[in-house]
Amino acid sequence: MRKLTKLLKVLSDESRLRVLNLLQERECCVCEVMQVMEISQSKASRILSALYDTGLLNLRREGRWALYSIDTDQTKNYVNDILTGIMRALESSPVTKEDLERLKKAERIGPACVTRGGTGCLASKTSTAGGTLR
Amino acid sequence: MRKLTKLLKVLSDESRLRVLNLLQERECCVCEVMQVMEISQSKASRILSALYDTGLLNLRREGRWALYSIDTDQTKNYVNDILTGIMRALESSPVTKEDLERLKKAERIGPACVTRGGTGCLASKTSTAGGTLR
DNA sequence: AATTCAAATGCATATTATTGCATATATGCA
DNA sequence: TGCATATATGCAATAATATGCATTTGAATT
Repeated sequence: MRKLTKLLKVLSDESRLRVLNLLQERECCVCEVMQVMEISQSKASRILSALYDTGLLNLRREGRWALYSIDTDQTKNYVNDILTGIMRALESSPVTKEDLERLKKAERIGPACVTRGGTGCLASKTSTAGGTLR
Repeated sequence: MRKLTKLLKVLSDESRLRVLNLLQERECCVCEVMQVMEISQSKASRILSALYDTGLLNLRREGRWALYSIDTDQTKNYVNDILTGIMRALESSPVTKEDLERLKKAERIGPACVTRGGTGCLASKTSTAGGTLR
C-alpha cells in the first residue's frame, strides 16, 4: 500500500510526467532533461532521482554521464496498468509533443550550457553548477 | 495534463484509496466511512469531496444522507486503466480487506455515534458534529 | 417557523513538498 | 595526483496539503 501511494505521489506532478514521457522515447542524461524542459540542474537531477527511487527507472553510468531509462520489465503488473493509463492520457497533451521535438535537438553538453532555440550558452561566470532556471 | 496530475495526487493517499475500495463494494454515506475507517466526520467528508471533485464519484442525495458511489461509466479510458492498476494493487493489501469486513457492520447512524467493535457511542456531550477522532 | 440532524466548510495549525543556491561526490583525463 | 566536469545533495526559504475544532448549510420533521 505504501509503495502504491508513493508511486502515485511521484507520478502526480507535471514535470515528472513530462520526464517520464521523454524517457519513453529514449534514454536520457540529466543535462538533456535540463535542456528539453528548461529547468535547473538540481531540479532535473531530483526529478530523475524521484522516479528512480520508485523503481520506475534504470540507471546506467557511462563515464561521467548518468543515463536514465524506463525499467520496462516491471515485475509488478499493476505498475504497468497505471503507466498505460498515464501514457494514454499524455497522448492528447501538446506539451509532451513539444518536449519530444526539443529532445531531438538536445545534446550531451553538460549542465553548464542550456541551448534555447539552439543558440546561447547561459552558464554563470562564477559557477558551473546549480543553474538559475525556474 | 492538469486533470491527470490532479487525479493522481488525489489517489496518492492511503485514506482516500481505502475509501475508494469501500465504494468499490457499495455506495456509502459519510458516516459509514467514518465508522469503517475510524476517522472524524470532517475528514471523511473531505476525502469523499476530494474523490468527487476529480469526477470519480457520483453523489446521490436521499433525505439527509449523501450517498457516494463510484462513477462506473467513465468516459475517459485512461482513468479506467489507472483504477484497474490501483485495484489490482489493493488486492494484496490486508487493510482493505479489514475495511470491507468492518463495512458489513457499518450502519447509517449519523456522525455522532461511532461503533467500535459494535459497542459504544462516543459522541461528545456538547457537540453533535466535528468528531474527535484522528 | 423552529428544531433536528447529516454533511460541508472556514480557520488555524501542523506536516510535507518543492526548489534555488551552494557545495560535495565521483569519474575521467592530463 | 590534481584538475575539470556531470551529477547528487544539504540547507533554507517558500508553498502546498492535511486535519481538528467550531460553525454553517440545507433538508426533513414537528
